[in-house]
Amino acid sequence: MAETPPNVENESCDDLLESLRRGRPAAGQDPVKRSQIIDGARRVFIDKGFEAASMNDITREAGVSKGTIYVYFANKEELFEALIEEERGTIFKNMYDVLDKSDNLRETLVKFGKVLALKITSAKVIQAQRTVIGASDRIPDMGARFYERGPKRGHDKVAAFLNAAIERDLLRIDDVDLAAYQFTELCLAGLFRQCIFAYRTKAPTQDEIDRIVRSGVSMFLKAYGTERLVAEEGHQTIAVEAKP
Amino acid sequence: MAETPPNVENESCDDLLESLRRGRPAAGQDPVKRSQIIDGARRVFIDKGFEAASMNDITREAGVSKGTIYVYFANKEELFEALIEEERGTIFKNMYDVLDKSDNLRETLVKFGKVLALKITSAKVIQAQRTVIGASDRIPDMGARFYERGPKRGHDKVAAFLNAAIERDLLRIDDVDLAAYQFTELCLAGLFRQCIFAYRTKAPTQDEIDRIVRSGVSMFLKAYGTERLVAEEGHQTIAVEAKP
Amino acid sequence: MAETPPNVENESCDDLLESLRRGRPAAGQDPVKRSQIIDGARRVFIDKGFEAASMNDITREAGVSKGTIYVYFANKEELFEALIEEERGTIFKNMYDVLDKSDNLRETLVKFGKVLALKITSAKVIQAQRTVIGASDRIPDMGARFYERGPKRGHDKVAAFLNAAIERDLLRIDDVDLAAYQFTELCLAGLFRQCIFAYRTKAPTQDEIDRIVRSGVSMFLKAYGTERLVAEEGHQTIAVEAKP
Amino acid sequence: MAETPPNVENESCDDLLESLRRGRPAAGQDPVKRSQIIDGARRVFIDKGFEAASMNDITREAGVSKGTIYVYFANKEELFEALIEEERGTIFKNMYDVLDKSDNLRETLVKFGKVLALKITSAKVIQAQRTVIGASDRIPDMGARFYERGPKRGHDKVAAFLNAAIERDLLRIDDVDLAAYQFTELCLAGLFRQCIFAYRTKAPTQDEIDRIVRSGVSMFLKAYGTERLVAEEGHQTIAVEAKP
DNA sequence: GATGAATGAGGGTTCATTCAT
DNA sequence: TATGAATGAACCCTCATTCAT
Repeated sequence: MAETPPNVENESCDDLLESLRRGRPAAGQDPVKRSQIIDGARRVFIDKGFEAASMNDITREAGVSKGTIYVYFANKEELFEALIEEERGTIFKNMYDVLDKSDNLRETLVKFGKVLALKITSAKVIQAQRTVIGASDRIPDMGARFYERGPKRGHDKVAAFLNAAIERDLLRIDDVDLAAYQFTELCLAGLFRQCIFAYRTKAPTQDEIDRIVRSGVSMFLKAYGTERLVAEEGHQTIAVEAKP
Repeated sequence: MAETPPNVENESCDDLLESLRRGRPAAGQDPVKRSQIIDGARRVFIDKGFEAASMNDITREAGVSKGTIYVYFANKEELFEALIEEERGTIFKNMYDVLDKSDNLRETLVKFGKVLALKITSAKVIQAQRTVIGASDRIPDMGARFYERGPKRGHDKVAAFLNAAIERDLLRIDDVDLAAYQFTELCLAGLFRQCIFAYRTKAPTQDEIDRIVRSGVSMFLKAYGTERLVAEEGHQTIAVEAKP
Repeated sequence: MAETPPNVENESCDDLLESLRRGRPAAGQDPVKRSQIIDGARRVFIDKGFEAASMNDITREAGVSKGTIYVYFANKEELFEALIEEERGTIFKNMYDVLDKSDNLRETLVKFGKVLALKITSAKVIQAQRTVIGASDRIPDMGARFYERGPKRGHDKVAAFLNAAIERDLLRIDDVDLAAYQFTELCLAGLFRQCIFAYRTKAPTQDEIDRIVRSGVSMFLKAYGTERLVAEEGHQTIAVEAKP
Repeated sequence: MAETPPNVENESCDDLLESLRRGRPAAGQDPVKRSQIIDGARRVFIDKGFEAASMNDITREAGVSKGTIYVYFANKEELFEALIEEERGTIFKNMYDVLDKSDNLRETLVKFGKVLALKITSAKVIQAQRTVIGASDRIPDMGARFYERGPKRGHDKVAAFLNAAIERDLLRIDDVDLAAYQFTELCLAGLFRQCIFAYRTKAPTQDEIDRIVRSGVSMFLKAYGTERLVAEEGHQTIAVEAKP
């Protein structure tokens, strides 16, 4: 019945060893085959969207038989959901690492903003998001789950980061939750909607993102930065300006 | 075939009278029937998305025969495009009126921001946008056209408004285009993505929007407002605060 | 009920006068409109074949409304039959005139054979025949009726002509009916099947037909010619050869 | 897709065994199922013609599902072509064997002529030819291909046979190609057109064919036979007449 | 357990025919 | 009477799913 094994990523290694040790894995339990199927599905779904993708295409792309797919996934929708689950993981993986270094505040925000904008607007990710959005009506909760475990989690990390800065008296923010949203939006100013509606057919350039993010961070810090932040940045700036 | 008569909205009334006066309207020209079809199509497309919607569903929902639909619209795509065209018109109609009144700057921005957020995040409009986004892969340019004639046009109006404020020495902005995007995004902070991914299943409340927009406008003006704006607002604030 | 008026050609003149005298003709009785419809139908049916021709095409080509066609002809098949009836008339009209001149036998046969081959293999006529043949299964008796009133009638005329020549002691034939078929076939040697199967995409040239017909007539006369014919032709030949 | 395996007839037996030996045959490769489909298609196409035949009819008649047909044949046209290919093979198979025996010339021609007339005018073959002719407009080259690989090939064999007789000084022919056509036509005198137009609803009797063919061969030999042929036949005739 | 040939409901679209105007 | 907008059955074809092998 194509049960999705919980914690696929962590278990897959063990399962692999297991399967080598004990011989053939149980039906729908071989993580290698599961990956193989999802990889094929990824190429097809991302390329064609949910409806236009055919199980035959996926069969071909994955190099497994139709029947096997149906052992691992109950139907097209479940396969798609599993894929999205994986994609979500891949997209948002490591995206927030940069927030863990307690560097200079402005530069940390800029670095993070650039990574965020770059990822979210990359062709691959936009495609995936479009597919999820388009399928949201047909597959209840799928969009919600995607958001919850992707963007929402990122949002929480940003909020935590802001709280840390507040602790250090670098920021003064009434509504941290809102501020976190504002920061994210400023980093994507105009880009997300342009990309998702295919008004932009190409991902934005590094320069463009840099310009947008720097402007957004400036605005953000002008609004929420404390005197201490200004003072610290003043030193740095002086130092930097004093260099030559 | 199935040409969209220009100014459908304005003409439909006359045409209706006309059809009562002169008898049956020409094939594919009856605005009443056209509306009937589009209304049926709206329910089905919005509910299921482009691919999953079947012409049979639409036939049933619209209460007309299959053949009739194909007299009015050459095929499924054209019907969908016509629907989206209408939706776009409805969504963005009058949205920018508030920008024409050269009121107090802050309040104008707040008023506009609230209208914008309210519209864009309304259940109906979110549904429509989801449908467009989902169909963007299959119908090249349709998403782009939607964006261009909807959000893009709004963006241009915002930019023009900002330019006017710059003229009046109320704002000082390097990159007006970017600033316009920033303003829009701040008004929607977090809302658009939450809605479009169906993480939020209900439209935000008036209060929530008010809070978000006011915060966004504050940040925007703190970043781009001139001394003159501060001075003018100071007077007002004093006046207001002096009231009681 | 779309009754085909008998003797359309002869009556049409009277009907026309009638309609001018008495005003509008009865439903389905106006021969002008009938011709108009058939003319449109001819262009469409010959061009596309029975199945591929649409009543809309015919409507457009004929310049009359759908309803009107259905007043004159009960359905597509009847319209087609009526057209074929007319075509048959046109194709075989005057084809046999040359047999009425009691000229030199050989030359009469050659002349007739050439007219016959020319007509039967002309692109237009081949198309019509193909359409009739293709529709024969769907419309019982139509092919038979076409043959009966077309080729069969011609065959009878040829047989009559041969009988006349027998009377004049120019031919000696056991089975005149068979001889008439043989003559016809010899004139079309290879052409009919090549054309009807679209192996030949162009009608044969005059020269080709001339060669085939002369050879066929020679064979025919060698088989059925009497001594008297030989004698008479000898004189002529001598006369001709003696000329220079 | 749906490639016609070469030598279907010869291989089908092996394939059948193969499929019994090795289990299920590959998709679109099972010759039994292929035959089953073509047999159903034959009944429907021959009965209704190309256009009027529906894939549903064929599905029902063949006793296979719609999808299966489309595994074996890419579309309606390809199925039809495959059928015609088979029919052509069946019709013309062995038809020319009699020409290989260098018997008495006249009797060989008579025997062959009778086989030819019998085959070409048999109900089954006439039906098939009608179907091909009717479809010739919609499927370019199909009629041509049928003619080329059927009647044309036969024509070439006849021409070759005549050339052999010329070598043996039994015939004297200027234009062998034309003579071959003449011979064929004489054997079918009147029959082909009568049958193809459904004027004759039944195939001609053996007697009728015998009469027609003998008459045609006589005419043919009277036209093209040499003195040597006459002499040889004289002996035979004397021998025969001397019998009693 | 894995396979992929077979299924058949349902897809978008066409068009002969009807009937209100 | 003549019209042509509307109908809806039927068209060819696709593809998610099943199940015999």
